Amino acid sequence: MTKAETVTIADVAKRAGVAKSTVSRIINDIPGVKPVTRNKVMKAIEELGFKPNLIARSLKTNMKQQIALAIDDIRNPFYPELAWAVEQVAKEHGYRLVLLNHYGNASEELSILRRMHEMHIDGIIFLSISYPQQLKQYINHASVPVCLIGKLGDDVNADMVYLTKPEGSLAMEHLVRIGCTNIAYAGGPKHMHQGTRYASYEQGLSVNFMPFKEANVFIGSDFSMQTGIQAADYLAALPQLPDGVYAANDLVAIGLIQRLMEKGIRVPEDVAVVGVDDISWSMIARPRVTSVSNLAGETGRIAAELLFKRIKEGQSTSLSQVQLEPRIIVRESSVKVTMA
Amino acid sequence: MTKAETVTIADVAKRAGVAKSTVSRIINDIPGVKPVTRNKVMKAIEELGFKPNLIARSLKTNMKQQIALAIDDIRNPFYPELAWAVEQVAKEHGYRLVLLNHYGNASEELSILRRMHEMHIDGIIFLSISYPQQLKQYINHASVPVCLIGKLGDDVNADMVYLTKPEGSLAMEHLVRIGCTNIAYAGGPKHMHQGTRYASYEQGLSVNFMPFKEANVFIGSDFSMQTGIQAADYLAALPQLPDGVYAANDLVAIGLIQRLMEKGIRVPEDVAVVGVDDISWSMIARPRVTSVSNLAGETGRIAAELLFKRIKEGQSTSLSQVQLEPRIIVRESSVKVTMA
DNA sequence: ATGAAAGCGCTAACAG
DNA sequence: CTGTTAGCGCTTTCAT
Repeated sequence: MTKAETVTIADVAKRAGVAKSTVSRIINDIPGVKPVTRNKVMKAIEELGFKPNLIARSLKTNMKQQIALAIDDIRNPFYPELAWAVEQVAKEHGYRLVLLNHYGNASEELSILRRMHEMHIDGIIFLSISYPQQLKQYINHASVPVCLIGKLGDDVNADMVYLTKPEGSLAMEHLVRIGCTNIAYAGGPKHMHQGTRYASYEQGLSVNFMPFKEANVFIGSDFSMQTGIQAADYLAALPQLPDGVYAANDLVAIGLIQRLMEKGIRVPEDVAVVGVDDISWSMIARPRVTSVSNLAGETGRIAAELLFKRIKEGQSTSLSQVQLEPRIIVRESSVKVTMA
Repeated sequence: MTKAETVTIADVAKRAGVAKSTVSRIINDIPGVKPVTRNKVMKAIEELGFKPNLIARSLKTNMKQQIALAIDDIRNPFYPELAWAVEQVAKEHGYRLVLLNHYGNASEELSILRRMHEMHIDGIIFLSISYPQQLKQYINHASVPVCLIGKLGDDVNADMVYLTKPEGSLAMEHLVRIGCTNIAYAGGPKHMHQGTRYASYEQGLSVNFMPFKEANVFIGSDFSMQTGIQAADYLAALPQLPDGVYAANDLVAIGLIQRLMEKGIRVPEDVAVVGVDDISWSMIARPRVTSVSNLAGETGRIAAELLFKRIKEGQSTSLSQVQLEPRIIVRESSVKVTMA
């Protein structure tokens, strides 16, 4: 790293024998500069090794060329795909991506929203896990446009992209269709994921006139493989083993399946298992895991595009809500035959 | 998003009946301000809803409170752990993380280094895949401190963190120790990963007085599962099936194993397989994959700490090179018995 | 087509 | 302890 003696547009101007404003025009490709002056200046820029200071420019233009993506934890295998898609779109717009992990922690989530103004960003894509009370209010007071991933009512000043229906409803539907009659649930705290992962369970049962049994519900402390393992231990010890399990996500499903099999319980023969997220692991694990895809890459791409539209157009255009259709990918963990 | 009418420290100063500098002192927690004035100012800040403009501050202080992490592709399962660790350390220092994907593409890599100055960053953690010719030169001319992940000679003006020895050497060592005598290689282009992944193969053979056979080498177009699958097809068609495969990374190993088993070839009984990276998938796949860990989280944490040290101390302290000891995690893909 | 000058919002000497 | 005064490096009227 060479401590470049910060050459400014003033230095360039002097060297080229022109005014600062002329240099500015040239580095910003503003038309109406005589070729001969342009050449003089270009030469000076070259000789001095001038690099525009974008901070100074930002101060003037109030554009920061950065957006942020706030998620709970990039290590959750669902996010790299999302983050990648967002970075792609950002790059196309000449923007950079700031990555923020909030751990699904309510106070961290709000803290990000509260401190947004100090983040050098022109907009933010926000994915909430804990959906704190004050979320709407904070978003409505945000200093830059917000694009939400996930649904949050119509009285929020943010574009949104979310799924047409809870992923869980597809999972339950599938389990019923393949003939399960005693379906269990395994996941993290009920209120997480805005409560929808769990809610789909109760709803799925009632829609199909199946009785709800408290014993068939396992609630772990998070949505990790570890929770799946604990769920397997719990469910296996039940007087009556369920014949299907709706796992709140694929990590839980994978842990669950693994432990069930260690215990000699066959998947899907004895118990069919369906997860949510369709992370790549699901097709690597054995048996491959049936899962509901929430379209991570697609979601990221669309969210980023909505955000840039908003950044460009400001409040002038009305808010968008883009809905994506979740899909179930049927694999070995829920059917007897082997599938691709 | 409320279009706050940008209230500045001048507004606050006027409202509180003090000078701008006093306001500045207060928002920067500079001691030596009478409590009563502080209160007046705090009140004004509150009433006006003043938020400091960090861009303006940056222009003055030349500190941007951001670092960047440049990697090839966040979707490679090795990186989320790394990125997460880096973001943790950054957050501890009150910094944000800019994520840059360069796709292991030489020109993209150089482009990042060249355009660093416009990224609002105080430093960058750089991981090269393609190691272009001009890399050193670009790094030495960088406008902010660079911390390299991976080794790149002593004449580079950058702190570095890298492994004490190529991961591949451990992989080869292990295969030999468990009795393999006809070892194959499967990976992406030889020159990638600075050529070390492949080099370890030839070296491992020669160290153990094993003949090199061109036929035992499969070079795919990248380091994906797809390459592993192609490698399996290729190796299975060989007149003599190898009894061990050193895969350049876990994705290749997983694809390879999966396809071998589809073909009725048993792993590890017929062919033992070892991968590199120890991504979490390796313990989820069946059989679980033996892998050499390159300590992603540890690497990220240390790189970030070196970078912050450098940002704080400038050129004053000498360059550091931290070496980490890779470890092999033996799992089912290379031993007959089941292991945890 | 180019120059002069006035800031963007903040920090940091230097006075007082 | 607080106020005054210069800028940081750039963009952008407004003149010329």
